[in-house]
Amino acid sequence: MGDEQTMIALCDMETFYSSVELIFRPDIINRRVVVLSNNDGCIVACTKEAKAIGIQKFAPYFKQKEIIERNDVTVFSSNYALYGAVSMRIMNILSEEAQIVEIYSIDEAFIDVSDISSCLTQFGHKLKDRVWREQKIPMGVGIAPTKTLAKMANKASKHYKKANGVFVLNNNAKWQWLCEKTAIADVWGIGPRLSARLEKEGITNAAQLANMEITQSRRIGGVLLSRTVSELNGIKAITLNTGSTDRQQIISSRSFGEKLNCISTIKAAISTHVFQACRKLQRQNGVARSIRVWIETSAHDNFQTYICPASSWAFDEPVSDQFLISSIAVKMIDQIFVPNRYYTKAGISLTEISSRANWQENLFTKSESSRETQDISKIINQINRKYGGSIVKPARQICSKWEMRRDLISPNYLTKWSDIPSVKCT
DNA sequence: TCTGGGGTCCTAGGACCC
DNA sequence: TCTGGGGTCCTAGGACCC
Repeated sequence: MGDEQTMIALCDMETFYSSVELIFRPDIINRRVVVLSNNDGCIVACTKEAKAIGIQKFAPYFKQKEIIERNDVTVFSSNYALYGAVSMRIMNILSEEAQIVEIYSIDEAFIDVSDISSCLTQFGHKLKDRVWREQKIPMGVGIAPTKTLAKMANKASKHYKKANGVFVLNNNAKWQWLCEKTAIADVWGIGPRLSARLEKEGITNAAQLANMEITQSRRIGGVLLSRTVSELNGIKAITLNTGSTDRQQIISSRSFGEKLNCISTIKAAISTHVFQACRKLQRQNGVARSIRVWIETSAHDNFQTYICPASSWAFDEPVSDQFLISSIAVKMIDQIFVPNRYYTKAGISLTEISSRANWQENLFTKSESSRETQDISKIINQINRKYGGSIVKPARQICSKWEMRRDLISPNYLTKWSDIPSVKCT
């Protein structure tokens, strides 16, 4: 099973969004609850009670409306301010318990547990119990020598009742047993395409994939699959990414609340996306060398008429200033906009990102991101971070048309004074 | 009535040049 | 007039994840 000196734990919250909603709604505990994605488009989380009646994750909401209404299912729009606040509290707990923590997503964290001297199963239960006691969120813990195996162990922690939420993969017998039990499609990094391809080759479970020659895996699925094969054998190929991970590319895109054919409204949406992306860019102290802007019509309506006009632009020098980037992005919309079409989505991506510390100013051009505009952007970002996105560039006029639908959103229990729950003392 | 998420990384293949 | 090799750069699209 490879190097057993280092061990990684994956802590994963169970049906996180719906679990968060339940914290503040004890009246619907053990009931059928689902949470929708942005724009109330798809179902992205559902309690096991909702799953049991056949509700599917990532399927469109409107297609499941009938079963939802017939079964008295409680539905919430996504409340990211709330989920983010609870997530931060949980991540703080994990950081108190371990030295090295990688926050992988809003509801998952990898932890280096190599230096834990006590029994790892006990340690896993300690984490799980503390998160439950302090935040009332159920969590599963999987512990193994690599990230891919930790993912697998985590699934086992929830699947096997005997594990009681904690599964440690620390010997060959367990490894062999779990790999044989794990279907190929359930391995982290193997999606529907790859699993279909591998099944054709006669590989149906993780144990068989682990035995594949690296060169063959490389041929079938590129570097990513070859890494997965190494990881399954206990050889680290995906490192623990602690601290802030610097993105090579930052995307902000979103579906509109309703179909749009008005160019000025689309421009307002684009300038919001620039604003979002720049915030992330500045957080990693990065600068971008180029931008890509696109708009698209619905791919579901009629594939024949689907269009996705896009355009890229390279800046003279790497930039991070939202005013500068947004003025260019808006001009790009003029170039790509095809009139008399209804658009459903728009987005931008900042690419060729590097660290601000590593670039040198161009000797011959006036620095585009002059100190002055940079300072303004920074101050606006600071204010918005503190008080929510309330200060915006004039081009970002408030317009309900492109803003997403969130008809069923819960209160901001943790981040808004007027929404904080009150307790009646009798 | 209509309605279908968002983000990241990798790479095959096109465009261009010598 | 038409065709040819091989290298580099770039990007749209593929695949995956939550």
